[in-house]
Amino acid sequence: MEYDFKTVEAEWQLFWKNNKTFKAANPGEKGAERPKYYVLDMFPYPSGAGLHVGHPLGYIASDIFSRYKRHCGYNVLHPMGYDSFGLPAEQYAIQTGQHPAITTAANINRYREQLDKIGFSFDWTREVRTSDPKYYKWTQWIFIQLYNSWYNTAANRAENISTLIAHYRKTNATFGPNQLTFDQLDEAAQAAVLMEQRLAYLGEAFVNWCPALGTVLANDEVKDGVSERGGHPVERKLMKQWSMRITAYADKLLEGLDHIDWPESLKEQQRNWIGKSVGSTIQFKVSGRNDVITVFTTRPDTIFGVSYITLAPENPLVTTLTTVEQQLRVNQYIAESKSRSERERMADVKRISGVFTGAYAIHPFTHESIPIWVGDYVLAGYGTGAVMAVPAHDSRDHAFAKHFDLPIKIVIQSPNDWNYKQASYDEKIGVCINSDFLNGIDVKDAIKKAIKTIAERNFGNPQVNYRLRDAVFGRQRYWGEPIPIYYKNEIAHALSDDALPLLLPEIDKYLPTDSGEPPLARATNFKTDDGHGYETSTMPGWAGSSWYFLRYMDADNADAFVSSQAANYWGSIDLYIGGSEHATGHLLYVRFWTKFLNDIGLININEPAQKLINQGMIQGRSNFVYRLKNENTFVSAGLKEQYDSIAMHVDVNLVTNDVLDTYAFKKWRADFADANFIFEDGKYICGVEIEKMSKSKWNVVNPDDIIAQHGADALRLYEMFLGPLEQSKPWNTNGLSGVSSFLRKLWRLFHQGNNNSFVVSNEAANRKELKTLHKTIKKVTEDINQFSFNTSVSTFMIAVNELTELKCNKKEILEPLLIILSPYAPHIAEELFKKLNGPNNQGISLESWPAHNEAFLQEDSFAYPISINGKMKMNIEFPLALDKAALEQTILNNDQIQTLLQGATPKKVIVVHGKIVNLVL
RNA sequence: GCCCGAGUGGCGGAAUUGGUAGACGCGUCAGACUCAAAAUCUGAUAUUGGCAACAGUGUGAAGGUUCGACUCCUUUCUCGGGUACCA
Repeated sequence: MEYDFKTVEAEWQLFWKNNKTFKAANPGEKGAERPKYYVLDMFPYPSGAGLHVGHPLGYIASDIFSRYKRHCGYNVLHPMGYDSFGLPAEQYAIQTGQHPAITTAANINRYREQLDKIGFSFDWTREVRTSDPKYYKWTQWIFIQLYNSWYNTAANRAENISTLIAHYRKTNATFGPNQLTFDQLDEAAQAAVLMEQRLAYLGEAFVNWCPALGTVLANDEVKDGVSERGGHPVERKLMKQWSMRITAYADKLLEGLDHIDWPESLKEQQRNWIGKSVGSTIQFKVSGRNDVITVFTTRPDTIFGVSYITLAPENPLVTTLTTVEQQLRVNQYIAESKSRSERERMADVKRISGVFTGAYAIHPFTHESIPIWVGDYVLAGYGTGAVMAVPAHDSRDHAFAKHFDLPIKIVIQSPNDWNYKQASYDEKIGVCINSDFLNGIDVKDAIKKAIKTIAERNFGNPQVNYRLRDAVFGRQRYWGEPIPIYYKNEIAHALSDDALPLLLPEIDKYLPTDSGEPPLARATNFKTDDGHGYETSTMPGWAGSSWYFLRYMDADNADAFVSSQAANYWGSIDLYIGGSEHATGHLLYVRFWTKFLNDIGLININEPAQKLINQGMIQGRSNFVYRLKNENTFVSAGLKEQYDSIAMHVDVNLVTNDVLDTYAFKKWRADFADANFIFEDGKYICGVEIEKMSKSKWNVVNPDDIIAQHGADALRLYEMFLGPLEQSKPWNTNGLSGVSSFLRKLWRLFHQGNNNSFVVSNEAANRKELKTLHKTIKKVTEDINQFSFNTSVSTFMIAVNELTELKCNKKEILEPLLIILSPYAPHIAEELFKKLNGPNNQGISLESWPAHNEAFLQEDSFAYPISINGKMKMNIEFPLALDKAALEQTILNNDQIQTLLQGATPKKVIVVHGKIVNLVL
């Protein structure tokens, strides 16, 4: 009987479902006394295209690990859900009028079907969908907590806004030009004052406005000046928008990275994104005026190298300072840089432009006069919009100074030869020179000393700047969580808890109103009972995903987003697997919300995930056919140079091992029905290219097809076998036959004799068989713990090959082998295990991971390659030596070696792993 | 420009972390079974020279450390990812 994977897989999947095998126990339930382990995948957005073979890669890895941890006796939480709010469903709705909820539900059903076939051990009782009102009620609730909080920098944590009011009263803080106390302000003014401190706030800011999508986007949703989704141009626009004060958490987000086990490259990305710079402000008085220019610098050690000051064109001081003579040129320059869009300015960074204002500043230490320039390389939005230029030690200042022939003063002695005429020396290495009180001091110490001295002499203050900006939170879209805010006399108010969820209203069209308001403004009755209008923008895609890992812990709780009991039990995610493309998006926001929820005492963890692994992307492997120009004839890849041909994508499903199924090809499209072929070696060979997997490239491989042909276990094993988990790699169905035949060989180990009936032996295993088993257990256990799932698949193959050779069908060997195989290929492992243990067996139990025994791994004897001075000479058989000294003696006493040495005494005998030996003469 | 990561057979990739490079799989070649094909099984497969035993070369390139280097150090090239007038 051959392995009938279709029946076996269906049976076991049904068994797991009916028995709720993978249900995780919450505190108080049976099983919760075991240690907990939380394995999470980044949940998918259910797109209309369904899963392709690249999507399950991370899910398979996390499933293997979850199953392994269960065998090790852990209470494993391994849930799955859907990030089901988002743009594609809305775009589809705009085109077809179909409600996004309907398409989303259909897509989810399809995803679920596909996922189920792979045999994952998800606890589906905890499924979440971000677009479900029962879920987004709590997303809205958390928003209100953020709205009602401010960041108390003194306490270094978020607190309720009431403590801010108390603080204002206690300190008699005054506001506005009339110096009114908080209680003297009217309601609107009080609201405005508080709004400036709330963690979720409505504020005016430059935002990324995408006219094509009709919405604003967060910084991480914009790449190279175009929207990440759709690639539409994005412009900077001043708008009133709901935002998240993530900048308040900049330091905590940075510091937390040191305590979590995430890929170094990803942590580095987050560090760069946060972009902390420590430095100082320095004030320069303007010669002959009362104005003061404040600059920000990270290199106060180079203060004596300042040869001019540059202001951003947008800096308001520019117009005040400019002298009458320079007025015309400066105004012209400002107008010019205004007309250049952000994108143009980014695109030609190399162009140096600027103009002298005619004014001079006074150096605080030397009292020298230094010219003040305007240049668009200085950004208005960062620091103070003004820089002190040190051309000798900053490359941009250097380029500017050379272009306009400004003086270059060297104030740091470089340890290597450096020619200031060619380049600036901006490394923070060396010793200060020509720098008064900093002379002779190492740069790193000089920075500290300069900051201190500047502060002492009141020339400026120590300051820390961040590149990180607050995250724009409102979206002018329909398919997202409504922001739970209403307006009364144009003052924003949060909804009360019992008014949640604020349901998404039904509207006639999923488009902005004619007056350009967001789609929600189309709903006629979208207001409170007493007639106050709700906020019409919705939340961004990352809102629901910023806390979903907590909801899984207590998915059905109607009274809280998560009970503290469940939150404390499950803690943080022990293993989180997902793509690195979320580095500066989801993975930053989820850390932000976690830290916030921790601050206000709702959870007791301050990082969402202890360990994170980025699975690599699976690329498509496209196949090409070559059509002769103006003919319906196709030439095989090897001969294409001899003809004038055009390459075109061909459906990879018509191709096996790069050989085209010409019959299927003719049926593929009507115009190919009478195609002719020029063969090589009687075959039509297709060209190959690695590209992104996409429908238009005809290189999408559907997991359903693989499963139908080879089974789920083969798919699981092969996805792992393809290469290291973290690495990006092309999908290539060609190699799949290898794992497929491995499964058949495994099955055959149990099914022997002429009629292929199930036969296993209860005989005791011999040493050779035990050695195979124990080395397999050892290697697979090590591999799982290091997440190198690819090599364990090889290990299984070796084991089965060896056992086949030994004709071993002994239960003593096969049973533990099935247990360690079961995380990888659960269906076949469970089926064979059950056959091994009789019809009443319930499958492989928990707490059943075998341990290897080192004693079986040792050799009786080794053939040692003996080399002399590194040159390999001969193989000599030795008995097993237990200690190094004895082995050395045995080697030296060996006759063959003595002959080889011809009486010489070696200086050194080198023994490694009791195996490799080298004699040094 | 800057910051990460990676370069190993025809291909995907191993290598106990400094110890016989190329495990395992694909592909290819040969053989067995078959009227034949598929499937399956067996063997070969880095490269050069040789009928052969064997010898030389070989982990992007060039040096270095070491008895011994894919692994460590220096220089350099190529590819992938991130990021950018952030002072």
